[in-house]
Amino acid sequence: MESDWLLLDRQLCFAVHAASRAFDGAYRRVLGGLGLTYPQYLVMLVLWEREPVTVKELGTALRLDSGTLSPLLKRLEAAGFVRRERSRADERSVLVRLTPEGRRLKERAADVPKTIVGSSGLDPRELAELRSTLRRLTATLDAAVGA
Amino acid sequence: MESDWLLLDRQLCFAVHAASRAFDGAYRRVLGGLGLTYPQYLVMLVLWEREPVTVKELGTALRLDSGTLSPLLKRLEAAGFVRRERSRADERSVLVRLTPEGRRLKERAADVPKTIVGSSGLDPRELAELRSTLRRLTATLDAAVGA
DNA sequence: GACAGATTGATTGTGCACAATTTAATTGTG
DNA sequence: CACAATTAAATTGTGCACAATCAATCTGTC
Repeated sequence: MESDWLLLDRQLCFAVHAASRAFDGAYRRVLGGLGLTYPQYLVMLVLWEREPVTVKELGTALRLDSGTLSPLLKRLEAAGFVRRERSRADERSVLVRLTPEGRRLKERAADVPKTIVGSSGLDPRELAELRSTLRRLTATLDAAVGA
Repeated sequence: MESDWLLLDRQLCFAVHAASRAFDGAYRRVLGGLGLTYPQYLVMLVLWEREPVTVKELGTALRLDSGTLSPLLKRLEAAGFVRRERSRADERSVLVRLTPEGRRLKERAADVPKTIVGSSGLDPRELAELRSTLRRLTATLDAAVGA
């Protein structure tokens, strides 16, 4: 029946949109004390794992373009957490590095994951399943759009 | 082990964020021809179901505040899809109604759900399960934040 | 009827997201 | 070597999201 699709779509797009913003809100609350926004935290997570990275690599890892990353990185730099410099090997690229302050922030953010997972109300199995479904959804949607 | 949480959080917050934006992107592409953005489409879905609604009711249904809805509704009004007027019964409230043009748009948007569900790559059972998990996640996160 | 407190929307300021364009640097090809 | 095509960032413009604040209206209580 056609109306099933309509109803499911209506409910699903509400659900995805609302869940994303609820997630943002939960991180916003936890990260506020660190002086980070949620997207800034995502960038820091990448940098805490490997460094330096180019803006391009950050964009690939986070599925974000330079229009989003450029001003965001400037704010992180203004906050003293990262440094940006042109790559000497390829002058087109900009390398992003942590400052000592940015490295120290990792310790202060250590219990963020536990807090968030805890307030999600889902058990590890559900979280893993959700993650897997969302990944598949993202990949398929991106492929359909031709990204 | 602590690092499991860290890893899961890292992967999950990437996944939720990316999935939300991939979803937005898929709708953006489909809705572009109708002159609607994704959040504007969410508002129209509510109006196509019942009308008139107050800004407050829209906010409750979509989990959005007036800071988001006020300018969005002005754009929908400028596009000729809705009309806004102060409620005579309660002068604090603003009633939002469809214009004939807004009602006609419903027909033109009829195959949007099918298109999106189709390009999601998930079967109806998975979609229903995802929707249910996301709802629970949203409710729990909101409760934890005190919304 | 008057006034304190609550409710509804609008506004302001900051930040994220993306499309489209621009600039600079690199690479490939003749 | 020269030059077209490609690539990496930045910029511009539009729109969404939310916190904080404000103005107008309404409600309950005295």
